[in-house]
Amino acid sequence: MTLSDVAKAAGVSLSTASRAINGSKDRTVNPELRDRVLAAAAELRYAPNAAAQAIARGRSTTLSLIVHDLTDPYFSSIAAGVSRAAKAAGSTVILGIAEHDLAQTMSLVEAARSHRSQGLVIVGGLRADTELLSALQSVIDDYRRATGAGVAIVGQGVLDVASVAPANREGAAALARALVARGNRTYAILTGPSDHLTGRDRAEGFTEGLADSGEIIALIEGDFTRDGGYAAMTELLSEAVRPDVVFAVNDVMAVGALAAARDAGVRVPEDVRVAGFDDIPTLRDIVPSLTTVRVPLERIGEFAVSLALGEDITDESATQEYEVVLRDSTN
Amino acid sequence: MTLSDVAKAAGVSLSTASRAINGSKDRTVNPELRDRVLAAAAELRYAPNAAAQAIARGRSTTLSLIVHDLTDPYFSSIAAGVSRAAKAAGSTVILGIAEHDLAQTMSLVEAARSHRSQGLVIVGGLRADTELLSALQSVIDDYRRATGAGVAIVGQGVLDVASVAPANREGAAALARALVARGNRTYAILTGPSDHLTGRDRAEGFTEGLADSGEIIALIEGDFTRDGGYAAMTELLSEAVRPDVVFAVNDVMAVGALAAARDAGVRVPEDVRVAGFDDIPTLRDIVPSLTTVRVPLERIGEFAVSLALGEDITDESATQEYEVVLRDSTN
DNA sequence: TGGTGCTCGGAAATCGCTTGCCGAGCGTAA
DNA sequence: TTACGCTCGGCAAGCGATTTCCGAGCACCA
Repeated sequence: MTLSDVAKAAGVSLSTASRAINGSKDRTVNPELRDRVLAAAAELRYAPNAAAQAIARGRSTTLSLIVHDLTDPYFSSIAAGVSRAAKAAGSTVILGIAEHDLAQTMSLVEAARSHRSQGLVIVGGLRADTELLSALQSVIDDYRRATGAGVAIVGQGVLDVASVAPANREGAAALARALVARGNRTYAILTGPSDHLTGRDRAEGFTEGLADSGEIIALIEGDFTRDGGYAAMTELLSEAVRPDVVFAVNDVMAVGALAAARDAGVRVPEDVRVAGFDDIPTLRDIVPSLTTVRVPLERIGEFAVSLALGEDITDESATQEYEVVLRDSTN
Repeated sequence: MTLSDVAKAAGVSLSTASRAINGSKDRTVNPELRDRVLAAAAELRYAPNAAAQAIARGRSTTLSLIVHDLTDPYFSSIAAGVSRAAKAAGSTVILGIAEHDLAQTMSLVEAARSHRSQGLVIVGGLRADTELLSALQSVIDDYRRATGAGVAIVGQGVLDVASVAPANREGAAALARALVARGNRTYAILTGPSDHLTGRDRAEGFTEGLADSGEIIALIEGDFTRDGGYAAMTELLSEAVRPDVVFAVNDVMAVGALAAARDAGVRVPEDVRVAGFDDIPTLRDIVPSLTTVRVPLERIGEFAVSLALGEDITDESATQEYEVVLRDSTN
């Protein structure tokens, strides 16, 4: 079923059929003809060929989204927001999974370029390694040059690219202050790999928030995953001193830390308190319920889309909002 | 940067450039020329226009994936598998979120048709409503006819479409038997909306598994979500009799049930035991740890792709495997 | 040396659609 | 009645690739 079949069936020319169907601006088509075309199209169950349209119009209607791991609720929350905003903007989402691998990320950016996506959203996981980063930067520049489209990164703004991040520093600082106010003095931070920027920001924000009302007695790196949190917590617990509070830089790690504590026979919050970051809904029913910082991840995703698509009126409040949620794990 | 720019730069014709780049079969191109073309392409950072290729070749290289809710770990697990398999098959994933809405599902199928996707995977959430279902069926048939491509549904096979589902009945039955063997006699089932087929299958399988060694004293419907589980459990606990075990047809609902019990001051597993289904990794650290049935959701997603893509050698073991995992919540 | 059969570049058709341009037809005003 | 200006179909030229087909050039054999 091509458009020309429809035109034939309606007894009009190709151009008229095209104009009738996508109601071309600054051109009107006779209502009677239009209806005939529409009827024929419906009759034949015509669906326009998206690729042909893209090529004829000179631009596609896709938005490329790159995330590292869809099973991680952090990514899937943001992806959900991206997807919703894309739908609202009338774009189709092309999804790529990068598996925390910069090479894959780069090849997905190339794919986005091949598809001439109208926008590109890359979610998180940027490492500080300069050399690799500049390779990514150049691939992104190629993408921009080829498509003229926008790029948004959810995470830190290390690249020369619009970036949108939750209020990592501020949220972590506020969390620290709240913890200090509750009388906690000594702290440990379970952070991600040292070059992981989001983790770094949160750790630094937390440190700032403590100011000199609290002392950081340990900083342990681990994978940004549940198991990473478990391992880091296990390591921490094997040491002589035990902090009042353990701050894991995200909820998934905090859950791992909780499990490690449990397995080690250390009670939370009695023996040690634990806090996370993100307030992932799926983790709401963890026991003890997790003290954390709520950030609007889905809205961050939506904002990233509006950035990538270069929309004008953009509400960037999502990048500022955060809420410290004190729950049982730090009681 | 078009291919003809590359051809010009390399001093060859368009056809030669094309052949050099995608190494056309049954045609060889002079190595020297080929290298010149490749060099020019690299130099100019040429990226083929996917839309143009799709139209010229007469087929796209995309696979459309429709899920209902990316923030639900059930869907994101499957989506992760789909995405991985698509990558392996060299396809690009087009992602659509249907929000449990049949109308949106249908329009996403139309979109897949517009993109002439090589395959279509629809994940779950099929309701038994005949009328709507047949509308979906007809849209799917249109898709098939237009693309000649395959469709796979993850869930029940109510439509005339290849379907792939985890071992819902078998797994639930095995769970029931394991629970019976531990001496539990009375049961309640928290299921999804009555027309939700996966929930129904699991409930029925569970019932079969009990045979006459156990008695179902309540069957409560709720949303297929955490809150649905919470509400259903609350309702159950308000009744006079209390079952030995509550089986929620998925983990997310089971977590809600756990929370409801906790809020009602009912201890698990002392006062009542709770079991779920899926064994979602993110929920592994719930306390009390959840008895459930592990099904290989990611591999189910992969299998769905091979079905949709019409691959020959397909390992369908993922649809048979299950493992009853007894944990603290039914101790 | 002439004929035959390859190999392999390049010209051109094609995919399905959009859109610039031309011109037919009609209404209106002088 | 003539001229002018609109409105609105349709022809045809792209968009950026792939692929068919043609023919030039060369090797090989008789």
